[in-house]
Amino acid sequence: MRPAVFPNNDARTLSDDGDALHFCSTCAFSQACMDQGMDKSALGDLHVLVEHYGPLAPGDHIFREGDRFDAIAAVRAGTVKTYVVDPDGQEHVLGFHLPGEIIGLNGIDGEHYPCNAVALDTVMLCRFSFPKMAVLAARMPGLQRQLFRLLSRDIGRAELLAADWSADQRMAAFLVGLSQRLQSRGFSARRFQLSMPRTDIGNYLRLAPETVSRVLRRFHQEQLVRVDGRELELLDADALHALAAPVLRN
Amino acid sequence: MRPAVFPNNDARTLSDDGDALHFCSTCAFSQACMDQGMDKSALGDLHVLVEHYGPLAPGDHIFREGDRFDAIAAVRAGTVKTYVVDPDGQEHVLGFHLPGEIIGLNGIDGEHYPCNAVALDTVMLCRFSFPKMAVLAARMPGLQRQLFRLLSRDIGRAELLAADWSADQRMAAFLVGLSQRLQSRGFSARRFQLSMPRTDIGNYLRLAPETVSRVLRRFHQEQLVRVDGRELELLDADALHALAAPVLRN
DNA sequence: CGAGTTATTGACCTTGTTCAAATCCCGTGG
DNA sequence: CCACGGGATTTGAACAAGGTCAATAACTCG
Repeated sequence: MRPAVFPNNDARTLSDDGDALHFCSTCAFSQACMDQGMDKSALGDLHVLVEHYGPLAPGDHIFREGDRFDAIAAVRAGTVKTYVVDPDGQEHVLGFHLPGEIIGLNGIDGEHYPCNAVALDTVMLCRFSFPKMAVLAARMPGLQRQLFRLLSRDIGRAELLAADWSADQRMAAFLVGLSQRLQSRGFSARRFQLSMPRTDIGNYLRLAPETVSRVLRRFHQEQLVRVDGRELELLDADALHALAAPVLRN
Repeated sequence: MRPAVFPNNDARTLSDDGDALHFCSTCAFSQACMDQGMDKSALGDLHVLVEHYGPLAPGDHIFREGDRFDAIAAVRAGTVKTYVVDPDGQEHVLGFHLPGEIIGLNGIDGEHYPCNAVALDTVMLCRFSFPKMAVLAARMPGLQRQLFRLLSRDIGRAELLAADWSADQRMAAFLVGLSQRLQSRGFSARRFQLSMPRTDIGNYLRLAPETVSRVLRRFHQEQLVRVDGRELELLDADALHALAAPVLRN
């Protein structure tokens, strides 16, 4: 088992070329802090505690369950999967994390990460030491607020997927959710690549991979989407939205 | 529809008898702050922003989905249910909140509460203005840390229940979880009352109420528990733990 | 007591799983 | 360039967990 990137500092990090701010323009924090009218010097404070990691190859772990928690990370590029393995050896996918999104928040409560995080494709990261960040947050109300909001948002997300929806509703919610999240980061909302295998989608949505296949096939037949392997196009966004609405609540 | 308690200040509040600290000894914050060696004066700061509410009667709402968010609350006595109602009129129970636990955290991200909160029995509350609390948290690292931890814990809880477990596993996890949470607040871990109807349990666990009945009957037959209506006794905590272990991860 | 809600029970049914097999996809090496 | 191999995906058929429906029983509270 190859070691995870975070706890061992033998990972390649990007050279500190003084261009951190540029590289990090996609980070949730920078973004949010700017939105809230934070000044340049404050942003500078934030960036001194950023470390850039990457590129990671598909299958590389960022952290593993039980690793000592001391940092969260923003995904800058690629897709990260978080998951746990239960005592029976069964894997449970907790989420997929796209550029601009934060991983590791569920580790704040406790000494150790409660799950694994692995790169699904080529991934670039910003690592934020959480203790340092907490100190900084005490001086920067905007940052504190942003952290609270990120945490709160994840609670809502998880609570909703926990409810009892049909396979169609969950699949539609998954596709629409991906589309919206990609769009908010500047990618196409209509066409995108699924960076994860069917097994992971099914595991995330609590469906057998076979069911994932069948639902996608049916969506295809009904002209809701065009699927070709991992290539996806949303053809009837309205219909998908209607299906997903109860799950996403919007 | 009767108004919720929080947004309208016509609710009965306990008289401010200078005994807030005593009343609030069960609050998560006081507890945690003391644990972290916070001094008395800091605790005083915390308590000036506490409002005591109650008693609320069963069925009284604390807040409703869409109400403007500006406070979280600690349950001091009784049980609070949080839930949403989807466009089809279907209710989804998000959680049950026991004494010492916090409600409203999922409202931090956004202007409004994303769910309803209702008293299941006679409930006493401490209300904390969140804006004021955030300001205070910036001055009190222990409080900020505690808030981060509470939020983080809720993410983990929600993520785990979202996974795909059998009816038996979920029911066992529900009972063991209740037992542990009650115990940590000084109640009996072995015998307790279910303060919610079967429909709510089922809705929370994604089971039909009939299934709740059947699983409980089977647990009874197998001598895992003794059930009599809402009266519950855990007979074989080890077996229940074994069933619940994958869900609760402990 | 009696209406109305909540809980239990049984019979049947639906959704999604499981298992097995065929097919596709894609990188490797000849 | 093309055959080969291994994983990923799809498909079909049988199966099972849990849901639905309907009826009954038990509480609750005025």
